[in-house]
Amino acid sequence: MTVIHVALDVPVNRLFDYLAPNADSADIGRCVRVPFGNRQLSGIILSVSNLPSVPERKLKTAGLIDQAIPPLPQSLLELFEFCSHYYHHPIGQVVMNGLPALLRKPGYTTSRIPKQIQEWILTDAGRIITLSDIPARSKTKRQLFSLLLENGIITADIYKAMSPHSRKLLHEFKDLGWVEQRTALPGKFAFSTVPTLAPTTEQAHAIAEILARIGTFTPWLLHGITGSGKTEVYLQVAASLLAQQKQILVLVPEINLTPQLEATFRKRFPNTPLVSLHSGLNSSERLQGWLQAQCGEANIILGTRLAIFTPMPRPGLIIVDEEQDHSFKQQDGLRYSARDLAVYRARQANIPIVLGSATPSLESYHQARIGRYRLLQLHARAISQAVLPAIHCIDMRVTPAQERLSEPILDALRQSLDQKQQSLVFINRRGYSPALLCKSCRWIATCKRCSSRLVVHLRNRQLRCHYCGDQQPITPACPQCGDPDIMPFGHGTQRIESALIKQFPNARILRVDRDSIRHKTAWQTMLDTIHQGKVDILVGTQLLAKGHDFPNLALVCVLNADSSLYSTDFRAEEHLFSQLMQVAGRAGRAHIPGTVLIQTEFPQHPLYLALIRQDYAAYAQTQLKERKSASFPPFVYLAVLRAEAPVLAEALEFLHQTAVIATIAKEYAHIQLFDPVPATMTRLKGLERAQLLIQAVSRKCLQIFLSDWHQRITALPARSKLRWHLDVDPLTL
DNA sequence: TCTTTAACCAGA
DNA sequence: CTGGTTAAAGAG
Repeated sequence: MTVIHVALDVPVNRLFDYLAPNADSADIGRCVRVPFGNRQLSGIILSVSNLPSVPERKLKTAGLIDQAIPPLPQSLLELFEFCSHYYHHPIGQVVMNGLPALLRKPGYTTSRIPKQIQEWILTDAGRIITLSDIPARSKTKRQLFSLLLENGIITADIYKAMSPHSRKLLHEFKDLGWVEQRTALPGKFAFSTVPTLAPTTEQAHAIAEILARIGTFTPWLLHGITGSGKTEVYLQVAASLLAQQKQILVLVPEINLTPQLEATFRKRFPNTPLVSLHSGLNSSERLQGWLQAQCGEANIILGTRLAIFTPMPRPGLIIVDEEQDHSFKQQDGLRYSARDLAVYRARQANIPIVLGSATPSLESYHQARIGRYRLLQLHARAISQAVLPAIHCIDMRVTPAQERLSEPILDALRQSLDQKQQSLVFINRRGYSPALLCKSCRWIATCKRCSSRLVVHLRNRQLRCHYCGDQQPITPACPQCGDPDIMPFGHGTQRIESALIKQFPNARILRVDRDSIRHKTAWQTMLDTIHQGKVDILVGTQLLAKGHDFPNLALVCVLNADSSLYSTDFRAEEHLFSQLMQVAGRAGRAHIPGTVLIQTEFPQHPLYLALIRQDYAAYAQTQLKERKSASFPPFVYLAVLRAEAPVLAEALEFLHQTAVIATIAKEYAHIQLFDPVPATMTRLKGLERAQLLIQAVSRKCLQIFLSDWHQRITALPARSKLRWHLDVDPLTL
């Protein structure tokens, strides 16, 4: 009797056994279709044996085993198992979370996988065409073709990000014989790279160091200030491994960053098959890319956190760019950290991993200081003429301001305008104003379902909750006292935008935040507008801070940095420092000296003093000292048990009960449990939430305790309307 | 999670 | 007795 043990997408942490007379160990890692209850599911075979774990009569017979797709490699299955244990998440859901959605659909086989046209290549005939052959008024057409001329190739996600019409335009080019479609990528490729500028001494050193330890598990922390050319290090190390036909995995924090990085890699390695994987792809594109990685056709895999689960037969290098970014941690379902899993995978595959950042997470920096990671530093900007921006604080206790804009900032903006240079006004708050206030009775508009204030959006005269997305029209009068004198209170991007328009009526001002780039192609269009120099003043949120080069940007103004200075979250300061370093790094990248002005009420705060000196190391050291004395990560290990229920008391009561059963769990003596407390945002989407913090001196203690405790909590009688989850290594408390 | 089944209650 | 809602149990 042959029994297969199958991982299924159900929230129970166990495998399900099926009879499969023809299966053998070669089927481990294959996709199988099985009956489950009265429905059909597809799952992954994790093992094959002749010992069912339930009485034989309960066994059903498995359906078709998909032979068309090669089985998942053992290493990936191990990663899934590790994930399930470490994050205390059902194995089946871990496995299914890591696979493209189409593979989860029952009965889906490669025979039905659409052979999608992915790439368009410039033909010899196209190469002799110049932009002047295209009418000037066909803007997108020109844009598209100039990209083709530059790179010789254009891929689906790049042209799709550009304009919805680009597909049609590419077909026009094809009819003219300028481009060809490429359906499948070649299995073997002739490696080549285009000539590059010589690396700086520091870059060369970093590259040599990494290359010297290729083929062994070596975690590198590449600490390079903004503009120091970390990407060049990635590229040159990658070049060496690609030449050996190895696969490279590159993780970036956000989808927005993939097109730019993809273009960079394409340009450097024109013949190397590359796929990008992120949640912005449709399901067949995602499957296509995943399959190319899994069968070894794609040699560069570039993506967001989900790409960490991509099977690779010949892994050679993993790169995690902006490793400190919180986006690498999934905030729901399987709460994994792609950065941490990347280190696991590198160890497993015995290959180097490069964690890159201008402001490394304190966790990684600490690892480097104690010698577990190797530290590489880039202190100088890669373009020799480029100097670091000068950073100044403006003391808002003594400086007058109108509409949150102080005189020095208005002066600097004016000057920048005169010199025809771009400026960036950074305010990390969307909307017109973060609150609506009644002047006579002090009533403030709050969300019905969340403990949050409603944000005023003047454009469509709406009040919006930024936590649950709920919208309602602005009330004409105070609902509490009837006074019509209700006022927007505080400043968001939209309000600053209108204030700037008033101040600088002739300036071209562009607002960039999640509201303004809601439409699919808006982001790319805005980037182009900025690059073409058609913008004088940019107003925006952190979207603008991340990883984009604005060559003509000379001035950065930060308006409301203080808000997270004295936060209850012990990571808020680290986050602010990193964010300000990033946004400051936007100024003066190429040949223009940059200026950064920060409005603050606390100009003497150590964070700003360190920021002015742009001294990450010193700041990190003092932060680490504080973390150590306060017993915070990276010196202790944390987990959070969160519960949500219609009323707070129920959630708290549940957590109290789990605390009681914790005392009989294994390793309890080495664990510290804190009192259950209401969550920072207590009400969210109509539910009230509480949490319980667990602290341990070692990962091992924490894990032993959590496994035991988690089981006990699961065994507790279920309560209706109460949901709970464990978050291991949480980033926000 | 999804689905089935049992349990409960109101109303006729 | 019926219809409807709700809670608990089980899935191989």
